[in-house]
Amino acid sequence: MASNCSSPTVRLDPHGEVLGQRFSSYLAPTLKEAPAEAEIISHKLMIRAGLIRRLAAGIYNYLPMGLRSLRKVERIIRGEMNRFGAREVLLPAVQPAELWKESGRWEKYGPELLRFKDRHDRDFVFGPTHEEVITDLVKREARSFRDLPLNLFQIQTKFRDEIRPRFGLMRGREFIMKDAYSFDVDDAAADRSYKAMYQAYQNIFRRCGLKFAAVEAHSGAIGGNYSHEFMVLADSGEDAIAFCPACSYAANLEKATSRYPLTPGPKDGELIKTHTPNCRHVPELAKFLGVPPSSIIKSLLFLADRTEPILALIPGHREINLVKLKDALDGREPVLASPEEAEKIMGVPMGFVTPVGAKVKIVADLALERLQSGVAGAGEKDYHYLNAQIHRDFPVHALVDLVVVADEDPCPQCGQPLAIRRGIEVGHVFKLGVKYSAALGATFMGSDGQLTPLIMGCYGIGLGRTLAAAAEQNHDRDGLIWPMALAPFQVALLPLQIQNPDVAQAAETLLDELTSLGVEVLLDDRDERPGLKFKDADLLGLPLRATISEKSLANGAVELKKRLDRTVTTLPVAVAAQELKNLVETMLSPI
RNA sequence: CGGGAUGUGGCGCAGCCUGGGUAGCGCACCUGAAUGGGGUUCAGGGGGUCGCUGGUUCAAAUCCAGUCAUCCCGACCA
Repeated sequence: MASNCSSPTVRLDPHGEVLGQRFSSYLAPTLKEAPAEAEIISHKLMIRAGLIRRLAAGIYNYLPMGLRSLRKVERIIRGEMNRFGAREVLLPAVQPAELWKESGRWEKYGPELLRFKDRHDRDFVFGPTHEEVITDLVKREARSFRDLPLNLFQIQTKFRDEIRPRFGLMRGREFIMKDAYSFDVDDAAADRSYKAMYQAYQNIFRRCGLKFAAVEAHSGAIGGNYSHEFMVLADSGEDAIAFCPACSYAANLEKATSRYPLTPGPKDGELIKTHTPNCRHVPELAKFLGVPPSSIIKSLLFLADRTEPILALIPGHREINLVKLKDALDGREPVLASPEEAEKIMGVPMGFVTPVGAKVKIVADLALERLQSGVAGAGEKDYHYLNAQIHRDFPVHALVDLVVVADEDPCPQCGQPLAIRRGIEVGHVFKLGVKYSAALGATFMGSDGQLTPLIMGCYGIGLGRTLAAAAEQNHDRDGLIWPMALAPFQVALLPLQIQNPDVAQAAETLLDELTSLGVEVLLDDRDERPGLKFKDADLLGLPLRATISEKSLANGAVELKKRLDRTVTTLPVAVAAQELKNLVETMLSPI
């Protein structure tokens, strides 16, 4: 690169990013205190370190420092997607409503979908996701099995008008997502596409230096029949995960299953009505009758889509899982009936509702068969049945898994106790099947001459969320501690007495050496006192800090401090650049 | 959308309720001097239609009404 002696060379990396940046001319406003709006640590630190600023609820500016890290996440993702055979495209953010009407999601997606009209009064949406657009594209352009398999991805801004955006980049309304879509000729091929993306995601999050788990997930509103979520483990996570420390089992709590313990009642015992005054709730009923809560059959009245009454039966020691119940109701929304509604429909106060002879549909948890018999409401105030037996005393319309797994329930794979932990969902892979291809008529001509719907998969990663999750997982009380792969710069270079020409010159020389080796450096060239520079360096959390001072130069040395473990070593000036370069390399390759 | 709260210089807050009358503190910012290894000190300085609109009043940051915005708790999701 050409240089001239009067102006400093601007060295760029292969991506066009500046390798050696000067703090004084960089927009990196650090804050002593976080704004009151920031609640969780990653949000506070990302604002304090000058990475992001809020513009409106759930809508953020990325400042230069934040953008550098975001670009790193982006490059890691792009690299792995390309490695696993996906092709990058860029689809429009603004989409005509027709496509959404065709897929049925114009009605289904709800108020989260940002809708607007153009000057001709035509309906448009700002894309929250791109199944419609991509399927439309592929159905036009990929007509034959010879064009398949196909996996297309993009990295682009989405908008979802979340009811409650929160936690900074964690749940924004406008956010940047990598979304990929695969198209295959049959199920086996679709499985291969799915597995490839699963592996790509493992690589991506590993390279980002995150502690994460891939967990079985519920498919949610996107639809489809099989999916995994990639969860970054963090106490502030919005999701709960059931986790087996002994084997590989991990699932979103919404999805997790278990043959949890319970105390079976007698087989073929006689149905007996017994007086249970004021025993409305499981704990008092269990105490009154001297039975374990698990042998009580809890009857909960729901209204499917607020209309059809449904009685859900679960053992008394577990909570109902509304997601599972919703699936059992074919996607209709279960709303718990109010005590007044329940009394009106069932004719008895809540707590004494009975499945025996009930005129409404009954959905029961699988465990009721293992239970053999149990205590159930008798349909009469202050009375319960003993030995109520599923099938014999009350028929059920569906027998399915309905409960929320509890801490230490046995793992469905190995039987060891499960642990429940919290996580941040940074990625999600779905096997979609033919949901969109069938709705939008996306078919291909097979080798047999038949038109068949494409088998689809879709795969998302939230970039800002990944960045926030990394911050959430890597910090201490002084600030951020970036994994080398995501750090905005790899080395913080701190000349402590910038007004001393020897110190300033030594820093310039080291900056030049480092950047010529391709190391990313932030030079704190501000005329500030050492304490302030140290504080800012800690807050920014660049993994390596090189300090040059009158003191260190007297020993011909540069002081090196690692942000993570705070270990300090000194390097002779002559070899400092190369040593730092080597360190960066080793810290980049994940262990 | 339901429940709870908050809006006062760039950031954090006090003042309001409980007497309606000059708008205050810390940090940041600017100038000067000293200082120079963990948010330095002193002196001086700039910056606010107190979210907005309307009302009550001689007089409103303060009382009343409406409205907007932001945050927290629930359903949704990358």
